[in-house]
Amino acid sequence: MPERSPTQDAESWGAVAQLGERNTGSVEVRGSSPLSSTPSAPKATIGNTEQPGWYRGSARDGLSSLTGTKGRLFRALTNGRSRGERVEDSMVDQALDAATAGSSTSERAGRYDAAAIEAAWRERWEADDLYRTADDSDRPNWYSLTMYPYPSGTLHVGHWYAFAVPDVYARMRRMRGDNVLFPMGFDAFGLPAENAAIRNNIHPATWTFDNIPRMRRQYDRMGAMIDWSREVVTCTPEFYRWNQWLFLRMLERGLAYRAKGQVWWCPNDQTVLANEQVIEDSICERCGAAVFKRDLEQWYFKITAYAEELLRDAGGLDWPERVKTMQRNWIGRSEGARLRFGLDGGQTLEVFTTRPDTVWGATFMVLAPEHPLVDVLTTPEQRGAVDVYRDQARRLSEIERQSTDAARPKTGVFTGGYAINPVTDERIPVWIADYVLMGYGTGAIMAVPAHDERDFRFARAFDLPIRVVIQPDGEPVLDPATMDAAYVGPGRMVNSGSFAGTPVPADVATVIAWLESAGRGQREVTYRLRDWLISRQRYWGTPIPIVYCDACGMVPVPDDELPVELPLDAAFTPTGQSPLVSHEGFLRASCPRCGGDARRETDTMDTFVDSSWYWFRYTSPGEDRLPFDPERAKKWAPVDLYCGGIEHAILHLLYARFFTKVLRDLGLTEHGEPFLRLRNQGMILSEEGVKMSKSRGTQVDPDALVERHGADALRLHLMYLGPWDQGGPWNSTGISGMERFIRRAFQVVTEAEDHPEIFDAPAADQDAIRRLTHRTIERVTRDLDDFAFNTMVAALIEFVNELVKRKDEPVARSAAWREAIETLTLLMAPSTPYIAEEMWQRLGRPYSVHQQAWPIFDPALTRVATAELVVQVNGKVRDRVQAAVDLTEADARALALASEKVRESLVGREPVKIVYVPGRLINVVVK
RNA sequence: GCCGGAGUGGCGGAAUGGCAGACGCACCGCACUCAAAAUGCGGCGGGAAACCGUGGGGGUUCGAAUCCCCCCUCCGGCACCA
Repeated sequence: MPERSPTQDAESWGAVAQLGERNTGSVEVRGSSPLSSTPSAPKATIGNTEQPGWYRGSARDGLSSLTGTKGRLFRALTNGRSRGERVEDSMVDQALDAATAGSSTSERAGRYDAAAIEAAWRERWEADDLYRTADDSDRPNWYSLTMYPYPSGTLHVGHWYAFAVPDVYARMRRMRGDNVLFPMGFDAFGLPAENAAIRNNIHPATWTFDNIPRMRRQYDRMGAMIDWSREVVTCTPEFYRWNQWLFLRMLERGLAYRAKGQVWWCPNDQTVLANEQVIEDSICERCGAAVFKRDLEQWYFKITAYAEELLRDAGGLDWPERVKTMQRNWIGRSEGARLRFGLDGGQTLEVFTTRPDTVWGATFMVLAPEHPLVDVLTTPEQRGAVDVYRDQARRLSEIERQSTDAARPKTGVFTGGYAINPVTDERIPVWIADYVLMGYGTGAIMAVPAHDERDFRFARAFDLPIRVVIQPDGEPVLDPATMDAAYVGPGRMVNSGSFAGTPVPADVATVIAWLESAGRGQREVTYRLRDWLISRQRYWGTPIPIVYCDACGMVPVPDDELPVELPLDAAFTPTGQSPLVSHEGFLRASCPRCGGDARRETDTMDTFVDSSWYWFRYTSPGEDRLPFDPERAKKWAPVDLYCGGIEHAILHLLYARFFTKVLRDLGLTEHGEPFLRLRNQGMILSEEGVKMSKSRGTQVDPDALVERHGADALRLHLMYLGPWDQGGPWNSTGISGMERFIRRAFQVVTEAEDHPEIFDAPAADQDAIRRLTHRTIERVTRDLDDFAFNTMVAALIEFVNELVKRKDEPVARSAAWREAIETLTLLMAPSTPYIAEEMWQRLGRPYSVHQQAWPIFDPALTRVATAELVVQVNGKVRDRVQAAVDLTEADARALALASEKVRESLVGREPVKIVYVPGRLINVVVK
């Protein structure tokens, strides 16, 4: 672990930041929109065709002087190569050396040189700042966001899948005329960085700032149109300062608070976790360890204050229904009433129930073992049993307590105390049982065994009275003695005083109104959602800006003393306490209020705080008075399209929605929802169909694939694997098909370049080509709008296949052909940005293809006059005929009956009905 | 247990009431090559055929992968939430 002296602190952030290639977080946005800027002079050398002495001509020419192995290598190197590129004898010799040294010659043969083309254009785009996005443009702003990654070191194909595919869509939007913001940053705080740093025995900061430039280069290689000038790195003080600022604003509003309670503890990560970070079977969402509960005082954000709004607003979002449902389930709204039961000692016991109509049937009560009134209620005779049971319940894990397993019998103990049923005035016994949870409702229930399954089983187990108060219409009268299950369906109230005969659930509201007027309770809505626990006992996160003073108590750090910097010289190995506890320089502070000795809060914030507002920061990354400039944010927020993995359906997306509502209430933004449209990609599995993992060696390395096949081919291959939202197993062979497609497209364009003369070709052929072109525009555009990338690629492939088929016909020298190949280039631009730029230049069109307008199809050209009409008899295909699409039904009928094949299958039977779908089919129905 | 999604050739998938299997991979044949690779051309659900085929069974319809009912399998979420 690197040890630094505290005096180095001031400079150390700068020093660490310089490990990265770029200064993060404070880059000024300059220049105008790339779409409106005048193209600068070409800097790349590709495509300069008139260079004496350089190889010139198509791949098949001029090879006669070279024979044997050397000749073949020459061909391999030049085949499909850009014509401006120098291929000299020395290169051939080099390649020959490489070949004889063992590398396969076949690997390079016949391939267009993706590496050279991609490198040259990447350089050119970077030099021209092609992806710089201005805030102001006469075009409409479109904010396209993809979830930022952890700077874990290297990208895997999953990152590509998540990022390259939305990039295709963003590029299409840009060509369609939008001013597209497509930013990128790094979720740089958190346990992955910290654990990796511990494993590799280097500082998390060093590790993080080493990884970021490497990953940036990988994203650039992918061809993503990222505006890096807006990059956000969350572990920089320039960023996390605003986490602290927002924390203070929330503290002022009562939305941040400190409280003691039962919290989840992960023994592996040595920190507490939020409810959302604990998954099924009490497992840590991050590391997979079994977690348990501890009593600790921690910091919370009051997300429950927005529960109703979070639930309500979800309905209006264009998000996958699945995600919305998951959020609704998580918030878990339930309507009912809070009822008050008097206790023997004069206190009141409150319960929440969704069935206030059954209160007449409440024959006992049950408290959670941790309920504060247990001590008050327990009689001396029951004290021993109650203590034993409480002790036992504490030891049980949450999963055992919540198990619905029928095999697990209900357990519980009588406290000896009694409550008064507020409607029957009966004295009913109060029990404790672990099936009642302290964390939900009031931690106490009224038990109505006749009409609640859990209460029924409890009553049977302990022989407690059961009273029927709801009777289903038209059924035999329910008898508690013979019932073998609770009745939970609709019916009429019985044994319920003046309410007898009231239909429920229809009239439950009347019952609640009466209870309210009688002062016995009131309507209430409860939520399953709990407040967000944000404290973490780990090092690599945002310090919570609080000091504790012996005289003044808890004091917030004033705004002008922010940021409270995370010291770089702390020993950060997890101990179960925040590592900052043992950092004297950090710990000691003077009280902002009285100036006396004080101690800093040493817990850090959950890193989900960073991701709860980071996208606002992209809109003004250098802002130093506020988290972001509200005026600039207004131009972009809310995000038009957000892409990311389904695993964030609850965690990140719920927190981000919560923060946005808080930011709105602080006046920093107007809209209460962060992401208008959400699309989730599926997961890319290994070839064997299991999750890719580094440890099992099932990860696929995109860099090696880019080297072999090019970034364009990898982008296509990922799109082509299947529907993007489904993901699926990786396959390593399919990428060659995409490479073939690219080469064929390139070939069609370069052959046209070799024969630039325009001839009149037969009109019918030109019409056919134009129809194909416009149909392809239609398909590609529609599929992109639908996020159907796989079928979009199929449309491009079909287009190229048809062009290749006809490239030696006269029509290949026609104006229609020229339109076809220019359109093809434009349609390929979002998917294969590199080769499309190369093709565009070969076509002699002005740089850059990415600044061109998206083609628009002419519906008149996509229509066909005649089509193949399927002729069926009783739904079975018997014949196919060419027919005009506007053929009348009578003519179609005549045509069908004239068919030899139809007559054969009719064999004397008379048609009883004819179904005619113009342009599609005709079905002759016989008996 | 409840809610949601899915099940189609050897594989990934396409078609959301109208020709099942577009497109790609793999595979097979042919051409080119001394040979291989690459490339090009052709084939590729089953069956000799009639026909049969979209997880299984039933239904609606002139017509069903697509709509309805029942069942099976897989995946995801929720689950003693009062």
